[in-house]
Amino acid sequence: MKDLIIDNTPLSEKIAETLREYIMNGELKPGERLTEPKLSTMFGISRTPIREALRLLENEGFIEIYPRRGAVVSDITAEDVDEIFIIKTKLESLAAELAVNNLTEMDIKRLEDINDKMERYIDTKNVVQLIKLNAEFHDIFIEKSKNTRLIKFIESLNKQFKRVTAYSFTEMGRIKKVINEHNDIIDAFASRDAERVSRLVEFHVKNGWKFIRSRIENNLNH
Amino acid sequence: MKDLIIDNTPLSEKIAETLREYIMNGELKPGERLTEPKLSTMFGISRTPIREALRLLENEGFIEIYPRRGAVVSDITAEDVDEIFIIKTKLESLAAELAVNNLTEMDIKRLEDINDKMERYIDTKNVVQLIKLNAEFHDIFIEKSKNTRLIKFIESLNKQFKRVTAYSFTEMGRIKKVINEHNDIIDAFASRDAERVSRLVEFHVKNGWKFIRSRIENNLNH
DNA sequence: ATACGGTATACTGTATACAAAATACTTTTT
DNA sequence: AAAAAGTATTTTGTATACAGTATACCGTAT
Repeated sequence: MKDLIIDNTPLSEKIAETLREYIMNGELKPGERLTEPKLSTMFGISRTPIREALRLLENEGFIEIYPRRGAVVSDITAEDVDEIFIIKTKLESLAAELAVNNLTEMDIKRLEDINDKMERYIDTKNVVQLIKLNAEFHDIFIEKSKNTRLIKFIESLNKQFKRVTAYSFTEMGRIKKVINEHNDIIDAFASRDAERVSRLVEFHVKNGWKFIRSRIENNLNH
Repeated sequence: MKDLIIDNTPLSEKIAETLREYIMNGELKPGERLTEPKLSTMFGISRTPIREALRLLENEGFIEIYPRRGAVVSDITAEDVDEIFIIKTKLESLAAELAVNNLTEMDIKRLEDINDKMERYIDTKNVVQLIKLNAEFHDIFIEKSKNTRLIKFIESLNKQFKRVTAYSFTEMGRIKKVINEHNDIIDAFASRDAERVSRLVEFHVKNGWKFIRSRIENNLNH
């Protein structure tokens, strides 16, 4: 009960969170320097939590820290997107494969519900909601892989290009395909066919990759 | 030149390195508490770099930090080994697949040389040297995947159970198989057969896994 | 003897302080 | 005017200080 009222999260994490937001939505641009004194006065706190926040962000790939030189917002190039996606493809299909026997009937029902909801949202063109639902869908089987390290790796990859994945949901044609691919995946889960699940998820993620890749190629300035 | 003489690495990293060693060789045992004041006086430095070192080690999986409670050396259970290996299998085979077209003839020659060297070391039973050569072998194609994130992930996984992999090289029967599997992999690299390389590396890593798993099951106290 | 409660101690989280190094700026020289 | 050198300023890395919380210890009650 108390936990809900008293906020015990360390300052470092709160700072990391807001900086992460700033980087993701572009308020902090690639190449920009993040000096500790500036952030310190900006947030009205001491440098110690700032430093720890910067270490966190470095680990997540949002910034680069050069010893005795300071921190700089990292850039994301099309090559980075390729790097990330080729790993994501393998890890997410692995997660799905592992999840096959851990998913309850209720989990599968939830997958169906989410996908139905997405279908209904198509016409509203509510991109934010669609992105959220899609993430929910994937998170269900990733979580159910029950491999904590795998979950962390995938999370880490996803964080790194939230700034980029939004592209997937800007075109209605792609969304419809996403929903169809989701339905195939649900079907494979329902029949507990690990091999097919793995193959379909790999296919699904790769399709997202191709789509984003084609969208990005001319849009990203680096 | 100066760089070679003057050591500019931050204290935090040096501390992290020595603590990592202690954990890996068992001087610091799972469950043991790492309090900042103790480490501070132990190393004769202030708490600030100690804290940063602990964050690093947390990220590498060597310790767990509980907010307002402190740090504890993490345990490695047989389940952790499984978690790690199932990811390692996928990522290392992916790395090999990506490396196929990046490896130069000289790289392949180096792989052969290392494997020959391993063969010659079998009789000496120099386990330390064999472990090192094996790591060198794998590092060559991992590095040549040219996917920085993939390289970092694999490194991170490997670090986490250096305390465990030593098992692989305690039995001569396994070593001979390792060398044979390496030879097959080299052959596939030489013929630039990505699909075969991937399959063989997956097989190779899985075999190591099975071996270690059988060794560990009764030895690890948790 | 065991469970409970209160006090003392130790530890983490955050702030501040200082030295050494890196960067920015100014002046001088060619 | 451009390059070089020297100086001033900023910034990182590390140390120290302090407040609030968690842990450990001890006595008391059941």
